[in-house]
Amino acid sequence: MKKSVKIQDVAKVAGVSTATISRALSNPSVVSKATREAVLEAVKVTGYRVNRAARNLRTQKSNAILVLLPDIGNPFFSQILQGIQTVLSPNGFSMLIAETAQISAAGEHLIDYFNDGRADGMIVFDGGLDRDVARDLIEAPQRNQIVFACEWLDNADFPSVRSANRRGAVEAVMHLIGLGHTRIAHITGPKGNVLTDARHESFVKTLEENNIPVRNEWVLDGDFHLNSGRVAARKIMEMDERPTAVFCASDQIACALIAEFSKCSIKVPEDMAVIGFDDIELAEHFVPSLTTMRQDRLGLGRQAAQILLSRMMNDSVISDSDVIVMDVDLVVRESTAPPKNLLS
Amino acid sequence: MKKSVKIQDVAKVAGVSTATISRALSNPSVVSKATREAVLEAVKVTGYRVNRAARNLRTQKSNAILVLLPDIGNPFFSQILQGIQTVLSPNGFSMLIAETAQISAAGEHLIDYFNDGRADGMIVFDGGLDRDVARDLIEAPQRNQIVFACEWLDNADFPSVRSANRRGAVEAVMHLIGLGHTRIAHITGPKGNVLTDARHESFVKTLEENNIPVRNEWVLDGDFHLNSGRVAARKIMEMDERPTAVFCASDQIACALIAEFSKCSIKVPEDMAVIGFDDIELAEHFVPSLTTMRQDRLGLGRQAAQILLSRMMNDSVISDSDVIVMDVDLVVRESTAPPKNLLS
DNA sequence: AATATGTTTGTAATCGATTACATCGGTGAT
DNA sequence: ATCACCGATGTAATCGATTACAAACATATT
Repeated sequence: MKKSVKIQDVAKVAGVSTATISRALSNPSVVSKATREAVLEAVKVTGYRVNRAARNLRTQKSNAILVLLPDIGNPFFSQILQGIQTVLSPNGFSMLIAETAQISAAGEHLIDYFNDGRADGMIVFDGGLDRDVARDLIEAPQRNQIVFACEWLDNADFPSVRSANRRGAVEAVMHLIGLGHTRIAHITGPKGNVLTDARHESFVKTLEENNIPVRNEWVLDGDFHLNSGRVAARKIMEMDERPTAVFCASDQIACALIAEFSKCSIKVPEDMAVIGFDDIELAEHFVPSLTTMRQDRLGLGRQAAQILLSRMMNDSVISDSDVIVMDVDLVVRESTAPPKNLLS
Repeated sequence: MKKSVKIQDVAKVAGVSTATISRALSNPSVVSKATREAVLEAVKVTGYRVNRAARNLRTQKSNAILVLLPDIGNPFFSQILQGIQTVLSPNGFSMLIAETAQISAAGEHLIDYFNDGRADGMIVFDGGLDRDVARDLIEAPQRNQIVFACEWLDNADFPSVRSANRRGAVEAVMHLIGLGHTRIAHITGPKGNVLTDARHESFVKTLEENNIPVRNEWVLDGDFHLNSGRVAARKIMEMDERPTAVFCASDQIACALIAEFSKCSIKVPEDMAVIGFDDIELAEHFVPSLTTMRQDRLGLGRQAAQILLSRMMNDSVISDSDVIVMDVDLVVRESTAPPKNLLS
């Protein structure tokens, strides 16, 4: 039940002052070789570890990064978090996770995390922040210790990392068109979401550019989640005139859509081509395996963390805000094929 | 660019001492109604928020819980994290996330998080901790601020929350036997994992109890992940004598297994019944939808957090360690059916 | 009236590091 | 010999809260 070792104890053992201990550990070059070694020895003997709470208070830093998610339960974020972690951990930062809704429910303000001393950086995955929460961030002195990822704020120029949503959507639709489809439906993400808009707009634009009329009844509301795919599938099956291909705003939607179709023996891809977005791990192992636009989630998380850290290092530079757009790749698998009429 | 408000400033505004401010906020009952209101007013006027770093140092608490995962990237944990969060957040705790491998890679010790002042509680999802890491925990003075979840340490009696793995495995196998299967294979989890052992042993036991010989070549190594399901499927397809049913240690294994089977037109469930474990969200939307053992991941996370918090409250009570075993439910869907020979 | 008791508040120590400033010895220039 | 300068180290202030202890006052008890 030995009580914890403090810097005082180490100082006593090494026969120097606490200041020297601190310097030897955090800024080794300023102490002489002899004392440095003596200190390191004393640290080893005593088993000393710096108390972060004390350091945090004195240095006004926490060495923690807050990751703000719209929905912790969404497995889409798992790999992204992993990417973030692989960058933060070697740099000595801890990862704090919170959910937008929980924070406001607890009566907290996002920006408190900074003033609090709980976090000294933030990666935000929620582009749908309340107007005043967003304003708080924009006006915060810690403005350049914030990075947006996946989603972004439309009216603010925070640095951000995102996938090439527009290009991805164009490619996805072009893939369907290239196969010969002209009757193409789209299941969107949740209303008001920046990703939803980007993908939807690109869908419309691409059809128009290819002189394919956009039929509004073939644009169905979704929310990225499984169930919205099932619902959409039912609506499509009730239609008198059905599309021959569907571009889904997420793989989850696509999977549920296919599952529901297959219950009513609408075969994918023969009767209906389906393309998703994300390339979740399961996409490759779905039946049929899913054609989709791959987002590099691990890389995206890594990038976000890296930008954040580098911005935090040279904090003088309120540089021109970087927007990194990550490539997305079309992964062609079994769920897409030419429409039937072309095959005959 | 106003600098942050300190307790001193509030004291000045309210016309009382800092001690009174502190008391009015953290222990309102000891100050008079009049001053309490004055303080609250002053807090509102100044926009004061306590500085956590300072509080943490003084109180030797962090109000943060470390969640230790074996693999952040595994989507299996998403909902569990959400469950944890829904309990922690309303109780004023932050959630810190780390990965076992990262911590040792960074040269840190798990137990430092306590001594550091970084966390004052821990939920550990890794039952495969290194021998000395485990010993550190067992011998730690913070012994009763640790809860294990999902997995557990075999040789220590930490409180823990887990699913009924043995009962679940028995039920799963019984379901197959009940359908008439006697040629049953098992794809295991990773070697040395407590869950792997629990499920495997129950598999063997259940077969024996039903006088079905256990064939070792039908027990295939997996690791809970998708790819191991694919690999297992290939091995099974190469067999001269194939099983008619497979019990998979995870839904991911089951999905990949089915996908690979279907490529070689082995039909599930007609040619091969497959049952998984977990009931991941996609299980219901797989083709065919997956029969599986449901684990209540949200509830499991919630329980773990709740036990931890209640233990941390009355820290005097180094109570008899609770082991909470959460029910698992058989969810029968399309991927299981009687073997062919019985149908004829 | 004197004393005990309880309530409310203030003063100052405290948590454990970091770091501004002071000190000291040594080196080289004048 | 004197001075300036530099590197290494020590002393003590500091970060911003919480809280032990003391003080002041009110109320109840004898």
